[in-house]
Amino acid sequence: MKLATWNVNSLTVRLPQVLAWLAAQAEAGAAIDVLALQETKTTDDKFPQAEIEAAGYQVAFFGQKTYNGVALLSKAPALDVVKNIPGFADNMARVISGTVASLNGNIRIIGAYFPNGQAPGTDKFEYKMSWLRALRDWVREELAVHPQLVLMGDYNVTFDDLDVWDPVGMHEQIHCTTEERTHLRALVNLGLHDSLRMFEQPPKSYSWWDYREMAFRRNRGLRIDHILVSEALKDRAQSCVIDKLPRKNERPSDHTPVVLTLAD
DNA sequence: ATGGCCATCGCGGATGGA
Repeated sequence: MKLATWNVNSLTVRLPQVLAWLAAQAEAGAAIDVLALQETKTTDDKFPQAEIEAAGYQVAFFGQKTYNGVALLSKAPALDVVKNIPGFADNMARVISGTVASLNGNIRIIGAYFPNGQAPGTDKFEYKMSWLRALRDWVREELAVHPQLVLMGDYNVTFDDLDVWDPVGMHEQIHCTTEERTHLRALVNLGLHDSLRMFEQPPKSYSWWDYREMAFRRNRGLRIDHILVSEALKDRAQSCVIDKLPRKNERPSDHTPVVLTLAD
């Protein structure tokens, strides 16, 4: 079973790349079973549902105009879909969750687009901290109900300096502050595992590169897209990789997919 | 020394991203 997350930075622009990537994955061996998308940047009435269904996927989506927007594509239907964090009032479309069946029981999937946070000391940073607290309180409850749980998406937070191309230059900068990393660590301490680090990775593995300064070619990036798995799923994880190929496309997203393979 | 890109909205240039 393969699960993936990808911040597409506009699904309107990137839909052909998403469909081509899904087809290539299937061609290469095993099809993606669940794909969480972030920054679809489209309202639900304009969401390309028919095109995605024609490609053999069910889809649940939750968007808004211009900003944010998330979706869950899945081979099997996602059940009990929930949008955003229950009890946390938010006018931004950032989270979509659903339950998918696997041969070893149901898996609760949470796809999330964490706030950017702009810079420490700003209102947006405070919003990010409130959002992270609310997410953690909710995920704690979700884990109690759904032992098999995956939390994946664009976290907009690095775990540590291994996730940063320039740790000195980015010291205590947005995505790299102690405060953000403390929140991420607290999330992990609920009983989640950073699936990428469960496996040997190439040095300087990143999931996002700035469009400017030829950052991708120079591998000046950040690892801010993560797949966290619950304790009950940990032993089923067989591999986790960052697929850099889509970042080489014409008109790429600035993020590239992260792919987790679970034993069936 | 600074900013250098891209998407959106909408038709110029501001805003947000990270």
